[in-house]
Amino acid sequence: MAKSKLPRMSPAETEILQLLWQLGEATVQQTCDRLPRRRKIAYATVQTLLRRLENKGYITHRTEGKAHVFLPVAKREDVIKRSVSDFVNRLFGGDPIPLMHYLAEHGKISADDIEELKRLVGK
Amino acid sequence: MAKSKLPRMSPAETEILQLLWQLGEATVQQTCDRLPRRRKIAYATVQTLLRRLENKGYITHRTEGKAHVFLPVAKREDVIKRSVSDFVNRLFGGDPIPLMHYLAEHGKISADDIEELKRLVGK
DNA sequence: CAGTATATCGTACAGTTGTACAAGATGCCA
DNA sequence: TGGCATCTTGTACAACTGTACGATATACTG
Repeated sequence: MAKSKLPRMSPAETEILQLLWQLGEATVQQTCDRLPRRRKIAYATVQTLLRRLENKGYITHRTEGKAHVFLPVAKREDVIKRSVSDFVNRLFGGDPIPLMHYLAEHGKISADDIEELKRLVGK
Repeated sequence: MAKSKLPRMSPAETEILQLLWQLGEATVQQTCDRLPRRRKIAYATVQTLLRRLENKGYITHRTEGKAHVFLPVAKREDVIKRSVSDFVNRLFGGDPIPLMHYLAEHGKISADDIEELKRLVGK
């Protein structure tokens, strides 16, 4: 089955989809509840974002009672691939090393984490 | 001197600013020339992007002959901090580890690179 | 100096994004 | 069954983005 090219996802939409991946599935309400406290955003807005994500083909929903339960349909791995690659291209001209460096220096990364990376690379 | 909060920068603008950092300074033409071959984008568009970057306070220019020579004024480190942190928040809920994993697995990272990271973290 | 190539400036414009209200539908409790 | 609490749907709308044309200004070249 072809990973048919999904239309671009906006930052706010990305944020919501990321929550959905974390929750597995969720209603509008549940999604709102999991938003970081900082992020003050109206119920109706989350709803719009979910609606758009569905139109774009990233998620779907089933109806349960009177509410919709949304769930991801796009593969996380695929979306991450596209997003990261796009991000690295724009901000680092395509070279991921500086990003790794930045993360290592400011990203609360432990030595153990690095060991784990070594294992991944070695493979 | 306060790093006064610059207005958000769009992806396309980010791309251009990244080029400017790479070149040090550049005219519209030179910027166009350094765009990846894939990225087909009109001279006038690059010009608009530079104009907007300047209005937003990320770059400035001096006039040389009849052309403008643009140069960054925002600190690369600061912009990267904001962008990366924003990106990680949206796509990974704030946890940078999965991003590192992804890069290690798909980012053409060598074992040597990892050693370098270890050094950075160890510090 | 006149023409040509090259720049900038002003402007445009459709599509996307972020944000959200109002109205109508629906399920549940007393 | 009537009403309250919830939901969804339709719609809105200003700001931002990506993209770019046309007019005008400016420097070099013969």
